[in-house]
Amino acid sequence: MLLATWNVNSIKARLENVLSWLKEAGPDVVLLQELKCVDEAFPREPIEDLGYNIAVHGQKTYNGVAILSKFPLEDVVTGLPGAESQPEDDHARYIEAVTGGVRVASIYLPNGNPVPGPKFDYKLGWMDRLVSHAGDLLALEERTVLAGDYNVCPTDADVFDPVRFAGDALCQPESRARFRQILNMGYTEAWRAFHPDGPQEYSYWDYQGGAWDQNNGLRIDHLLLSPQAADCLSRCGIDRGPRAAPKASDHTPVWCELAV
DNA sequence: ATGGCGTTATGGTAACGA
Repeated sequence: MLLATWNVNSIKARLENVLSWLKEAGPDVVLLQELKCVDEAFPREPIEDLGYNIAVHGQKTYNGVAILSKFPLEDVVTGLPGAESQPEDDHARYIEAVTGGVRVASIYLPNGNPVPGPKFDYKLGWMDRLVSHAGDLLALEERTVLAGDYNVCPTDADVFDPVRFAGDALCQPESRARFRQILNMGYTEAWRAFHPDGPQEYSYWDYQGGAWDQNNGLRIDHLLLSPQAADCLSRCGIDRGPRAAPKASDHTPVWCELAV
């Protein structure tokens, strides 16, 4: 099973880019973030025509997540569990389903800037809920992949200029500690598992300041695997191709292969 | 330090992103 995550920065603006990458890379399961459209506006037909089933959790203007799969989608959950601890959260940032023998979640974690402030507090509260839910899922002892735009650079090795980003929400100790909590309970971060000591590789490059041309990037899109999923992990990579295309998203797909 | 982009919702600017 080839499984990918991609923050597309508007599915409507990016439809041609997404369709051409689906045809070229042929992933079985794709976790999308930042759809920026309501469920009814999601361009289902052209994607279904490529053989995908679709589950969408959309929202007007901002956020929005989806799961595409060549396998049937079952047990779809929209919204991150634990909302009672964060009743102000009305963002579409989480969708989960079981497909092809794997439980998958598409995650669009809050950015959290500026620090400090209510947006950073929201990020940390949301991460606390994610940690809790990741623990609940771990107890199921299933193959589980929690993937998406985590808006966290796990270490300074994931930042082109750590000094410049020292005050950014993506690099705060509190953000990194919560990300590590998920790893410490037993999840494997797929890309880092294959590259424990580098090289530096990124999944996001700002539109501004020639960031792509200068490779001024961040690695913030991650695939976190339960032990049962990690047992099957055979390959992982970052596909820079889509970032170089015309009208590109500022993120590029990160993928892994599970031998299931 | 902040925005130099880009998208959306708009009908000239503003919010938001990371």
